[in-house]
Amino acid sequence: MLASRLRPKKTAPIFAALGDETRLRIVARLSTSGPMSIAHLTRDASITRQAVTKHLHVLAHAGLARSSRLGRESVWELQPAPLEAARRCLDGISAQWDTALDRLKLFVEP
Amino acid sequence: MLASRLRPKKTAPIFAALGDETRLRIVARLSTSGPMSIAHLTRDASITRQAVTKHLHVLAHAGLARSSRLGRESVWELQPAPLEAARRCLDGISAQWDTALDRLKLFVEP
DNA sequence: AGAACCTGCAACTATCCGGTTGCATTTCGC
DNA sequence: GCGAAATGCAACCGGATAGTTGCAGGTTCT
Repeated sequence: MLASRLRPKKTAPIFAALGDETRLRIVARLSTSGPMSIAHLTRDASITRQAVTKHLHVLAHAGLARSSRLGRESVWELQPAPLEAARRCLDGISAQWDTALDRLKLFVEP
Repeated sequence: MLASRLRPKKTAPIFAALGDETRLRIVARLSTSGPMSIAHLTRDASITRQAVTKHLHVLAHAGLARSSRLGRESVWELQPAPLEAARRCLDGISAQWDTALDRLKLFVEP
């Protein structure tokens, strides 16, 4: 299996978006409680609303989240597709790692 | 299920380490071809050996890679544990997202 | 011994990133 | 209509980070 199937250029930005503790908390919160507004998301966070907004835009740019205006508030929801892409990437790495181990085993043992 | 089970403080650094295209390529290469030296890893890369070294240290700091000296060269290999932790995190998010969808379905439909 | 090779350490640069503050704009409730 | 609430936009700051170059030290090979 080729390493190019992992598509580093596509999946790296997804990992980068998940690679911040605050952002990962936002993703977790959106995944548990469903879509919610920026203000509600900021409610029990230790940072500013604008910081939350920036993080949401980072998630949106990675395709992980999407916003829709509802009256005066913008509701944000998770997008599952990139999450699955990231999962497939990790699965691919693990699979390759396993087959490499198998090859080593076949080479060492008779 | 609580969001804290995703352990953002622990898994975010792993995602951050995977969130760079060059680093993800290194990880993919190590997963396919097994342990190799820095020079061999730099062979067909477009960046300097020192840059590769820095990336390897970032991976090591995230627990994703490990080095062992062998003569004049240092051989680097992947560590599967953090990869599985990242996978479990993504699985947890997807699971929570699915149950949230189910709750919504139960709420909307009779 | 000497050349070629692999690595480590340090300094330096440019850029990106997380976070803040301040202000303007739209929208809801009374 | 008016105040309060929710958002958007822009500027700014400090620290991290991806990358480079240069040099010194340990290893292998002939």
